Amino acid sequence: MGQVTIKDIAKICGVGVSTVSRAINNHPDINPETKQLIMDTIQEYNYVPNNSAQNLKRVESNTIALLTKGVGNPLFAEMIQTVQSDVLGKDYLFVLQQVDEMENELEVGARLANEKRLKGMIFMGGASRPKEELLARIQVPYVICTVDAVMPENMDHYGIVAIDDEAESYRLIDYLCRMGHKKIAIITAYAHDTSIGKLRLDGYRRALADHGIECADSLVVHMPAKGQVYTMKNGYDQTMKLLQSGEKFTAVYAISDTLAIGACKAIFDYGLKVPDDISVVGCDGLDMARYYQPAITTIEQPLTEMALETSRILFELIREKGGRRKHIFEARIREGQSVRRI
Amino acid sequence: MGQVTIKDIAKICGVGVSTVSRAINNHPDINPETKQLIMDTIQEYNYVPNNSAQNLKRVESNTIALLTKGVGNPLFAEMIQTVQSDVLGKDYLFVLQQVDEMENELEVGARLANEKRLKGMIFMGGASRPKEELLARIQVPYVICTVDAVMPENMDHYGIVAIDDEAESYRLIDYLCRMGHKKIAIITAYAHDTSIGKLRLDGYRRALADHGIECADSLVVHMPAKGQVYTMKNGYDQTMKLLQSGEKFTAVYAISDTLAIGACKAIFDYGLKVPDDISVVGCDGLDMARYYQPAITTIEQPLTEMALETSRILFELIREKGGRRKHIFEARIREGQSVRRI
DNA sequence: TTGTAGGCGTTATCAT
DNA sequence: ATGATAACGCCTACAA
Repeated sequence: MGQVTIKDIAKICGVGVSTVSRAINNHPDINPETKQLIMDTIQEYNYVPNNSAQNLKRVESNTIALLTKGVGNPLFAEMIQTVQSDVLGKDYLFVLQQVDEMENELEVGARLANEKRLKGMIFMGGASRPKEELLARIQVPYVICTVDAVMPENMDHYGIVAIDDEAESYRLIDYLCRMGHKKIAIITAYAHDTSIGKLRLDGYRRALADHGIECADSLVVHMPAKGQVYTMKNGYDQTMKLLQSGEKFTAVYAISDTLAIGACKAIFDYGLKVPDDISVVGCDGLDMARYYQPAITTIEQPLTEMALETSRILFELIREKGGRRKHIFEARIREGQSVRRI
Repeated sequence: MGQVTIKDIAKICGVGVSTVSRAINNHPDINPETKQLIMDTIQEYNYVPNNSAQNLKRVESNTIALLTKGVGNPLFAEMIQTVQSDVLGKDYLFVLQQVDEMENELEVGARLANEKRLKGMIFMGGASRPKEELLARIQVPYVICTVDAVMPENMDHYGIVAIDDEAESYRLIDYLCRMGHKKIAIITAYAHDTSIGKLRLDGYRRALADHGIECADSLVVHMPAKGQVYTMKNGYDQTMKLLQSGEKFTAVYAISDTLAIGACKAIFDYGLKVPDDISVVGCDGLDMARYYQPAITTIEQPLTEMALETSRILFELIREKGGRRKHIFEARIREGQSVRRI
């Protein structure tokens, strides 16, 4: 027998399929003894309901999907963990969908929602200006996490959980300026980035302006090509290039902690010291930054709270069949030993 | 209209459902013009075939699932990426299933295989002595990656891709001994660990023995409680405890790079220097170890090759409907600056 | 409390 | 080349 089905179980137990179905789904109208017999048989024959058949029939699929391009991104990894526990705790199925770097997460999401008749979706990371045409194709509630996406006016049934990247970036640069730094380099995303990279760059520019410091183009370092952005290797390579260019600066702002670690290593390899010669700050508040030597001063996001809020909002949207929610969290500077007062 | 179905498309185009199905699935017997009309309509109405219905009907589900407890584990993250690309490239669907820490991955796998009619599975990490009773429940081919699991004699349709943890551990300790170290502490998993933690500890013991060094219990540090093992925090806490105990040692072997980073930080915080006062080695070959300051000497696993081999073996098992495969990769020592000759 | 039957959306087998 | 129709495994009225 290939796969045990509900019919097999019914036949073995000498009952109808609906009785088996009742047993499985904890329906009230069933004789406890019959139920016990059925459950035992299910155990014995190792029967598992065919999920496809259930989904096909059920109005409620009870599945939440989380889509992201970076399951490996330590920033996301921690939040995913939290969201998953929360979702499973609410007796929903949880599907983690890694989106290929070349694909559009909304496109994949729209397809997935149909295919699996999802109850809700979470997008972790992604574009900050999602295309209206793609959003329109998504029929289920969803929450965009970690990106304060700019949403079209007429959109509905969505939530946003993020920090104010521009403002937090500003806060950090402001801090550096108050520490006496004037020549601050930034290691940021692609030149044409429209997401977090742009926002953090904007904050950097505004802070410098407010301190009356001119923002030299030569100190703004973009990633050169496509591919994974927030890697230590990128941080290393770009910082090394900057050092070798002979450009003078007293601090480096890497827009992620991973980049910051690469930056530190480049400075050490170049024969200089952090923070004695050059100060380094990162962003995100990863564990890694805390355990680096020296510990890297960074912007710490309240990851657990954000993850829980994401889940909370999603279920609220599901329950109320729509609406718009937005929660911008406050981050804070976590001081390490990577910044020197000058 | 709630969800557009194949019937709707058929009706709109004035054709039968089977014709639409033919268009979707690139069947030969169809008029190119009709096909074009159908495809256009599908585009316009944003129709997506219901995956559940397809799976229910199809003999072949063409889905591969990867199960792991640590999507966030940087060691796994990279391999997952590689496997996913490879699987998608072969036109299979790829499902990433994060297994909750409290669950048994084989149990979840057995269930998932039935539910989704999987074509094959990959277990990344997990128990090194899987229960026969659970293995027996898995009907589809699978590959266990990164663990050289001890399999029951009568098992079939599985593959194993791993390194020889005991031997590689031996190699590393042997290296330390040749560098003149005699007092080598080890930061390892739970005392009752039967998986990678045990194997690496065994290698450590054997290497010391071969060098005529007594293995002091006081230098073997186990994790105290349940929970995530391979975290920087654990490495930090345990090393700090060891330092404060007053025990003398010249080197620390942390059985993962994450633990090693925590160990380094503890040493620095204690006021000592790596490698001047204490040498540190890790294991796994993470990027993180390379960019740490000082770069941590570690055992580098050929992650990409292992990931590709995992995929290759799985498809071979699928094609041939069974068999047993095993590929133990050779790792190598990647020298950093965290070890001093004494 | 239990069984029968219809249908969920799709694909495949027949006819036509 | 195309359309009707029978499954796939399950859930759920409705009937008994």
